[in-house]
Amino acid sequence: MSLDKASSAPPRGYVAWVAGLRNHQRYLRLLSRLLAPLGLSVAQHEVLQAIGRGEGLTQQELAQSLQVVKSNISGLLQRLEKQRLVSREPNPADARSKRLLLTDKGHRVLLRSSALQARVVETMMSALDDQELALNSEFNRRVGDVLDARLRELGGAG
Amino acid sequence: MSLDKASSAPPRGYVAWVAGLRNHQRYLRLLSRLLAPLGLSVAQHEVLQAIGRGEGLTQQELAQSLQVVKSNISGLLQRLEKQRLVSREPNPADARSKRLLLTDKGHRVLLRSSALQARVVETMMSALDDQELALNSEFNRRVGDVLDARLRELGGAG
DNA sequence: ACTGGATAGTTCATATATGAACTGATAATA
DNA sequence: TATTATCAGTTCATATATGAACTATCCAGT
Repeated sequence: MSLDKASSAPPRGYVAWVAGLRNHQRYLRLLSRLLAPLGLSVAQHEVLQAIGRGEGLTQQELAQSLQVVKSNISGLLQRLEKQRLVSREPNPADARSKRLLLTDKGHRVLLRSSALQARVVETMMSALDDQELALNSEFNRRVGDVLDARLRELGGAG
Repeated sequence: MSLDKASSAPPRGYVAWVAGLRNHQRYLRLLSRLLAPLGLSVAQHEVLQAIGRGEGLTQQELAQSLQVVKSNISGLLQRLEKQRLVSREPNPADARSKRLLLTDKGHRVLLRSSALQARVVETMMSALDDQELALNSEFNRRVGDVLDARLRELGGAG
């Protein structure tokens, strides 16, 4: 009977959200293709970018900044160090932690990867005028607040 | 000099986009925590959901529906089959392909995981009223179109 | 019927991501 | 000071994701 469908109807906003998921997927695919000639993955670009924003930060700080676990950072940095894009220096203030720096090559590659990412974001956002962009920011902010609240309810520290 | 900053200023819409990325991350974290008691990952829920939408589909069709590569599907299905959530049956019309079905257990688990996902989406979207939701859909659609066009330029079939 | 090219699925190497268990260094306190 | 907590980073097991190489099947043109 036709009520079966109704009982599992998608919730309000579901279609919009799924469209957003798809866009995220497309963004990653596009950026990943553009970064490939630099020998960088999206994750690697994000690490370079985060280090560039605050050189000398520790791996924990980097993990928090990217919202990933530290074991993930460990592996990413090993590969980036092997490519001579990043260096891990001892922290004189605390022998447990390491200060993360970009090498000269790391700075040069980051300039190029950031320009590519900027072009992707510009392309995407060219679909919205300034007022729509402002609205979109506002929507994202409010949705983020709701998600944060729900995550904190579940014990969201981790 | 202060012009250095300007030369690497983030592009128009960058902040809004990064906020969207963060929301995506939070959504995954929240959903993944809610699905954990069912013994399901987000990827596994999405596979069950896609099969449920069109039982009897092949692995290729599933891969296209989820926009991932078929080798990924192969592994996911192996694990889901081991959990007795999915069965792969021979396709009488084509011995190369396999028809994907949910088991009874698969149907039961999907009902519960879909309800959880629906609650997450409802929670998120409760931050927007109906008009805002419609605007957001429209924004997503337009951004998606621009991304698709750009991907096609790069030979986006893959 | 035969051959060559396309298609469906698997397997392999590798990267990314998580969480748990571990090591070593630091901080807090008894 | 000795003990205990905590914290930074690594390592391991596992899941997810890609792309390339492989197998088996199917189909088109001869």
